[in-house]
Amino acid sequence: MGKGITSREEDYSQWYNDLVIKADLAEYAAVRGCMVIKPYGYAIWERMQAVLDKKFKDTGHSNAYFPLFIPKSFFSKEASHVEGFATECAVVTHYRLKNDGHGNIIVDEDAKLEEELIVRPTSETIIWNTYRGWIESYRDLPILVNQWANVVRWEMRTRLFLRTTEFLWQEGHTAHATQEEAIEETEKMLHVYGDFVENYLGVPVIRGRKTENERFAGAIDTYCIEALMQDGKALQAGTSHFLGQNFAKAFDVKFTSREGKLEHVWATSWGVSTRLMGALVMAHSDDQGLVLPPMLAPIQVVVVPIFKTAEEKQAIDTFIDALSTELKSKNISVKYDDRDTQRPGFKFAEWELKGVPLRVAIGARDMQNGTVELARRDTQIKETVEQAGLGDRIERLLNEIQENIFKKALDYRDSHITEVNSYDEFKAVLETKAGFISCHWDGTVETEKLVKEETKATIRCIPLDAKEEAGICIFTGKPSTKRVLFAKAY
RNA sequence: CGGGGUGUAGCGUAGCCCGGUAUCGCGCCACAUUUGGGAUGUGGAGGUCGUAGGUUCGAAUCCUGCCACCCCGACCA
Repeated sequence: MGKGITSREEDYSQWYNDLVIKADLAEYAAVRGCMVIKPYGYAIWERMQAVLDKKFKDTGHSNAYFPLFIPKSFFSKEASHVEGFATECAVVTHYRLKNDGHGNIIVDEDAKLEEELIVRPTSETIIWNTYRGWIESYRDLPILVNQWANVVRWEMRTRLFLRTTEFLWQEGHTAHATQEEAIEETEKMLHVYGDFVENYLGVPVIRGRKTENERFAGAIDTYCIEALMQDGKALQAGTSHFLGQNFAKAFDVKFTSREGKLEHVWATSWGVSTRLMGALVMAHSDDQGLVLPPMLAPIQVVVVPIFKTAEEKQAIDTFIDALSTELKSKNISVKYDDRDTQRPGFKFAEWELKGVPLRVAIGARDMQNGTVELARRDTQIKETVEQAGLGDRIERLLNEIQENIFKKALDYRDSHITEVNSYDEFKAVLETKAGFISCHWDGTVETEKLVKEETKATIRCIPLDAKEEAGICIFTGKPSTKRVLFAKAY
């Protein structure tokens, strides 16, 4: 274990990388751009999975699983979809290796596949090809299916959690009889994501819609939640797409309606990924390490005993046993770190690095006084408190920490939404302050692209709650009816 | 995929120009003293110098190919 991590001021990317590795969340694998998610990091992902999975089921969805490999021909069926993913696909061309006679293992050219298989970058095509066989009548609809899976996108540049070649996610794929119902589903799932990220990750998000330029390949409309990281860059934390009848038409999925007419099915898809882990790290952490919201922390309370003799240790053990039992009955996860191989100071630093929300330190002095020392990770404040009523106090504190972490991120986010009314102002804010910039835009792809070329900033979203307001586009001076949010993004 | 850079112990590095079998710190192991904020001392272990080839009596060092990673750009969740 190293000592501390790079300061955020020095180099944000380096700081982030150090943090992910030193906090024991993940590391790069021996495969280009892929990562190993280590047990501690995976435990957090599992917590996210558990909460999301329940939310999906509560909204009527079921889990299913579809193949990793997708025949190449499926891809070309939806024109804009292929175009969006063509440049980042891993392709399987052979199915066998052989020994070349000189001790080298080579690809057996005789085992060339007739049709190449694409390792899924997303599953719309294979799922809609399957749905064709599942749907005949309006009575078969809606289909509300979610899949937990890994996908591969061969990006040029990778970043732990934010953009790895292979990543874990869930993808929901639903089929509906009407456009209204599909749009309703798209919006419903966006709000499931928004609530989840705010209430569990403690990261405030802006719910909005993507512009045509930033839309998912194959979607009619893309809804998104956008978060702000501590370096002032935006991060797309989740998306929910209204796919219209695009995939139904591409895969010939029709149903007979109540009125006896043959119609194409309406579709949605929505997903969040291990990228959320990156959001969690970049939204809350400090130079001492990770700061985990209690709702997702694998260890919510760590107890560090401080003792010299076996008798002292014995007394502490007895006390902590009772405390652990009480906390567990409150569904609070406790780790009693009574390793005798590390000293207390080391343990303090280590658990801080790993983001444990609350630490209890207890020594012979405390046992005499009937106290313990409580240290909050979020504020770094330590206080000595009575042992009596400790369980209830911890429970209250965890809730308070969860709220405080969210509030701190919210304050930061809100103070980094800047309204501007001219292009000069726009560029100045990007340079000096970053964050979201709220301004008028003429609604054209051309303008968005020109702004991106000049400033690297893109339209993160058109907020759902944007109010109608007459204005002029900061770039072209053409009329506009509402403000959009620009930012540099990950 | 374009431009730049770097590969030496688990991590961070010196050595490379000027060729002679690898330096230092952290970490690791043992023992002792320690234990309320990342302990100290003594001793010890750990290396295909990214990889393949070439030059040479001899290569971490010189030459060539390849690979990986990092940064910037383009691409993107």
